[in-house]
Formats: sequence, structure tokens, C-alpha cells
Amino acid sequence: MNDASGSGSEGLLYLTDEQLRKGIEAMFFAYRGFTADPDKILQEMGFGRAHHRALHFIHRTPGTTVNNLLTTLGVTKQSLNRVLRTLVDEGLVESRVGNRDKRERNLRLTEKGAALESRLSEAQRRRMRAAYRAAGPEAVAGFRKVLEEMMDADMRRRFQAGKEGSP
Amino acid sequence: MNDASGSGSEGLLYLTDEQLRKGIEAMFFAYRGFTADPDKILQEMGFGRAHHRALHFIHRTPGTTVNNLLTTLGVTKQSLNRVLRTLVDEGLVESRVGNRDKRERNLRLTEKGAALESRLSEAQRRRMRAAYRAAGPEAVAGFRKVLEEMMDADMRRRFQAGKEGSP
DNA sequence: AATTTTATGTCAGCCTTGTTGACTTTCCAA
DNA sequence: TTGGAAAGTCAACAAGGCTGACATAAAATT
Repeated sequence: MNDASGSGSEGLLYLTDEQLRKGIEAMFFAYRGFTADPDKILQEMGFGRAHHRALHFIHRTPGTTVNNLLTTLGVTKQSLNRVLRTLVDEGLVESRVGNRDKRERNLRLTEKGAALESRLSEAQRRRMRAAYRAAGPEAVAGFRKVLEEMMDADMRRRFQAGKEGSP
Repeated sequence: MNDASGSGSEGLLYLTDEQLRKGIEAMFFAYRGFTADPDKILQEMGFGRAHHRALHFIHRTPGTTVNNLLTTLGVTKQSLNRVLRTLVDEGLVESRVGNRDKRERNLRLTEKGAALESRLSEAQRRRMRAAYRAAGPEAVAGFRKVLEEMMDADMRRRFQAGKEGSP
């Protein structure tokens, strides 16, 4: 199962267990870095990573419903509700009764919520921008490609759905 | 701050906020996929992700000390200790008093621990292998490059340290 | 019109995994 | 011999997952 250095049949020599393990570790360490900057900001505001995720996706799809957010985030409604309630209570998110379907709640960021989201996002983008710059355009394309392949199929579909019309 | 589609000064046109945001989301969804398979196994065994991380790094550096593991994992000793204790109690990890320094504990996997680690790792590697295969060698190189750039500097150093002699 | 389903919210309670703070034991090294 | 590092332990707490049960309103179906 382990092919330390041999040239595989079709240029697949890079797929040794050791290489894969390094990839796994890289993913672990990188994700830590990825969340480090927003985490600092969140902590001083008394929020957590869960709040950040909610803010991010409400920003991304204004007017989204609770159910929608639920499946995107992959948590239970009780878990999301707790987060959402504090965000509404603190005046960061607005929850309005739906037009067509009055059972639904349409979620959007308030000005205050948008401000925090922007601050968090900017911190995270700063790091990603630096990483992208240092790695170069081709590396970025590869990065994105591998990440997409790593997603669960249904999430990949959801993710790729918002691709074409990225004006 | 937003350059929707313009060709930047030096081919940096890909660094729009929108592109960066997509990168952020990709990271989020991919990490979920990345942990999904081991998580399933862990749950049916009554362990959590923290146990997996400990097993992984003890496997990677047998005989490592608690302090070493502490800085690698980036958690407090109390937090790690709880995880470590259950692993020792369940007979997955052996904690032996150090030779030179008897204050230290040298950690290694038992046969049982190695078996679980291998099972978890194989599940994770299976997904990563599939992603690597689908994305191709160049994408993989870029993926690794960006991930390394995304790490905190000290973690990047630690990570890159185990690179040369990877046979 | 009556019934069922859906979307959401909420209460209660549990688990994992992170945190701080205080304190002890061991034992190396200056 | 004494200071400090390494490790462990106890207690208390918080975030953020989870399940289960139940309430309400609105929509959809029969």
C-alpha cells in the first residue's frame, strides 16, 4: 500500500500514505490559522465562531430563511436558534415574517450586524489574500479544486451553485 | 476596495473580495467533509475529534511528551489531560515515565490504539486520496502551498520541519 | 371544513471540549 | 539547597453541539 518514491502507473506517485498524512496535518494547521483572526475579534465581543458563521451566510444570502441556514450550516435548529436569538437580541440580525409564506422568517443583517460581519470578514480575507499572493494564481486554482473535491457531494453542489453569477 | 473584474496591476485580478469570500466558504465546507468520515467512526466508539487529534500526533511522533503534544494541538494541559486520561484508561495510549527526565511522560499508542488510529486515518486518507486524484498533481501542489501560507508562522515552521526526511 | 404537514420557536437536559485558577508532586539544574 | 519546570489534579464555568417534547401559526391536502 505504500509506494515511497516509485513512479506510479500514471503519474500518481504523490499519493503515498505519508503524503496524504501530511495533507491531513496541513489541513488541520491551516484551519486553525484560518479561524484565528476572527476568533480574536469575536472573543472580545462575547461572540463565538457559530455567530460568525451565521453572520457570514446571512450576509451572503440576505433574506434567507431559518431552514435554509440550517442545512447550510449543518446544525440543529435548537443550536442555530440559540445563536440566532442572541444575534437578534443584540441587534445584529433582523428576523422578519415572510411575505409569501408567513411561517418563514427572513433574516438579514442590520447595519450593526453588517459592520461586524465586515470586520470579521476583512480579518479573514486579509490572511487569505496574503496566502493567495504568496502562493500565486496557479496554486490558488489548485487549492480551490482540491477543496471542492473534499466536500460532501451535496455541499459541493450547493457551493458550486453560487458560481456563475459572481459579478 | 472592490475590483470586480478589472485586470490588476500584476495579474492579481483574482483577489477580489468575492473570490476571497468563496475561498473562505470552500475552506469551511471542505473542512466539514474532511472530518466527516472519522467523526462517524469516533461517535460509534464514544470518542470525539479531540481523541482523534491526540491519536494522530502520538502516532506521528511516538514517545512524544505531553508538553510537546500541548503546543502542537494548541490546547491547555487540562483539556488535553482529560482526553489523554480516557485514552489511557481505555488502553489506547501508554504513558510511560521518561528515562532522562522522570517528570516527563512518554506517550505511545498501544496495539489497540494503533488499530483505531489506523482505521480513522484510513477513512480520512481515502477521502483525501480521492480528492487528490480528481484534482490532479498540480492542483495538489497548489493546495499544499496555500495551506502552508495560511498557517500561523510558528505552526508553519513546525509543520515544515518534518519535511525533508519523509521517506 | 377538517386534518395533516411544515416552519419555527422554546424548554429542559445532556455531552464534548475548550477555558481559568489554585494547588501538589516530582525532580532537574544552578 | 532551593528555584522553577513538567506534569497532574480538582473545581468551576462557557460555548456550542445534541436529543426529545411540545406549542403555534400557516400552508397544503384531503
